[in-house]
Order: sequence, then structure tokens, then C-alpha cells
Amino acid sequence: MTTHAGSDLLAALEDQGQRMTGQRMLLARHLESKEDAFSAEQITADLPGVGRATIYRTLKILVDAGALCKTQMPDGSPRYKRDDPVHHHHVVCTTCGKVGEFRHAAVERMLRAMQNDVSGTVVGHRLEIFITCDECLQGSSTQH
Amino acid sequence: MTTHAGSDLLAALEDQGQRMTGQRMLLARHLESKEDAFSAEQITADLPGVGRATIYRTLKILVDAGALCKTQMPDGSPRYKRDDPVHHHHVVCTTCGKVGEFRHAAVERMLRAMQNDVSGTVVGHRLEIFITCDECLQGSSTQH
DNA sequence: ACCTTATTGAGACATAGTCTTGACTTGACC
DNA sequence: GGTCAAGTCAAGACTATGTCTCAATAAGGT
Repeated sequence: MTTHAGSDLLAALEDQGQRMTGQRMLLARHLESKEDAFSAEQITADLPGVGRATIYRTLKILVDAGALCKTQMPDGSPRYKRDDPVHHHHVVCTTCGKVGEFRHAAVERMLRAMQNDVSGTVVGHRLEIFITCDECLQGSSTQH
Repeated sequence: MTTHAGSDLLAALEDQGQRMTGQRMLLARHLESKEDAFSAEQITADLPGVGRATIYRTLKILVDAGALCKTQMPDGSPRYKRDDPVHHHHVVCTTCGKVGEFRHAAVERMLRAMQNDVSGTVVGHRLEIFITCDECLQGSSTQH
């Protein structure tokens, strides 16, 4: 067994048949420490020793492998986040940028209904819910 | 009345209290002629006489005014499209890039259910359905 | 230890914008 | 019709998010 204890990200890379390089281990370790959603650029700033191309390349591999989720802010700018690999959607706070997950039966039901309604074959979807989270609501009300 | 016959886009700009400049009229007239979704960059190529910044600025104004819709391809690249101003979502063919609209009770029902489920206040959402449209399906099957 | 092959970093290139600045228009007021 | 402030313009610098190429390096199987 070549499992790297506690790192699902490294495991995901291995599963993809990728080589374990120093940069990837650095990156994986760094991402494990991130609780919140982050931009690729943040990571390049955090890890000046790792090239930009490598970071973008590795993020892409991890997204494709399902070990990382990519979501988009209301303005379209992308954010990455470690997430449950099971299918879900994102709740994004437009104020603080925090990203949460949700699964809701109504969503899946809606998507099934959709399939019968559109002409052509549904191959995917994207759903994001934008909110102002409780913390940000409190923050703005105390500033009154 | 200063209505510009047949141009809801110009009307939208006026409603926003924007000045009617030559560039904006050119742009509006050009957009009226577009049936399908387009990228901002296409427009800059179509109208070499109008500056890039002006085009991006005006598109943004039109999107904010609800006269134009902005949607995103699966890879995140944005497309603009003239659309019904009533609330709807987009069906995007991942093969030919054609963008259609749809409205479905299940979607709105789902969003209402959502409201009660997330912590915070829902301020918006984004939903795109990716399909392979009938034409593209036929095209690929005949190539077999 | 060796050798093949994947991976890396640097930097060019592409796309989608935003921002600044000095010049030019609009449109409102006379 | 002329004046003038404020809004708008084009050019071009700058940012973010990627992708691609290429020469140099490092993994990892044997």
C-alpha cells in the first residue's frame, strides 16, 4: 500500500495514475489545510516554489478526478474547494465568498423533469445558489 | 417620446438614464441582428470602430438592465444573448454552443424549497442545463 | 544504477475583463 | 444656436484565469 495517510488528494492523484512529485505533495498538503474555497491565484501566491502551470494543471487533474470542486462566483470567477465526492451543488455567500454544499431532493427531481422537457440529450448542468450568509447578515445589521 | 423604433436595447439604455451615443446605437443595432448567443470578443471583431472597453461596458449595462442575458459555457466562458426579460434559465448545447431558454415549474418549486433549507437569505441563483441538441445528435450519428 | 517517460518551470499566448487618462460628445440650459 | 459640465470614448496598461511549448529534471520500473 502506498497510501499517504490523511490525504485524499494525493490518493486521488495516485488513482489517476499520476506520479508523486514533490510539487504535488506540497500542493496536496497545502490544499488539505484549506477549509474554505480558494482561487488558483491564491495558491500560486501561497506556494511561490511551485510553478503556475503546475498548479493549474494539478488543480485540473484533481477537479477531473472529483477530489476538488470548482464553482463560480456570481461574477463568474472560479473558486476551488475540497468537497464530498458525491453529487451536490453549491451555496455561495456573495458577501464573504464562503462556499457550502447542499443536496436537495427537489433539485434532482427538477433535473429529471427537465430531461423530458428539453429537446436533445441532457449531458450535464450547473446550479449555484447565491446567498447572504447568517454571519454576513449579522455583520451588516450591527453596522446600522 | 424618444423611443427608437424596434430597439429594445436602446430603450433599455435610455431607461438606465444612459446617453445615446453613436457607439451605443451602432452596438445596439448590431446586437439586434444577432439571433444566437455571442461572445464579447466577437462583437469587438464585428465592430472595429468601437473600443473594447466601450463594448464591455455597454454589454454590462445591458445585462444589468435585463435587456441581455449572460450565460456560461461548461468551461466557464461567457456568452451573451438577447432574451425574454422574464425570469428563465438557459439550455446550452455543448457541441454547437447554441443557447435556448426554458422555464419550468419544477425549477421555481425547487428554488422555493431551497429558501427554507439554506442558512442565510437566498439572493439569487444560476442554473444552466447542458445538452447535445437534436441537430448535433443527428450530425454525429450520420458520421458513424 | 539506468533509462524511459512523465512532469516541471519559464515564459509566450489567449480570453475576458477592469481601470486610467486625456480627448471628445451629449444634452441641458440659456 | 452657443456654452459648458458631466458623461462617455479609445487606447493601452493591468489583472485573473488558463493553455501551450520546450528544454531540463525527476519518478519509478527493471
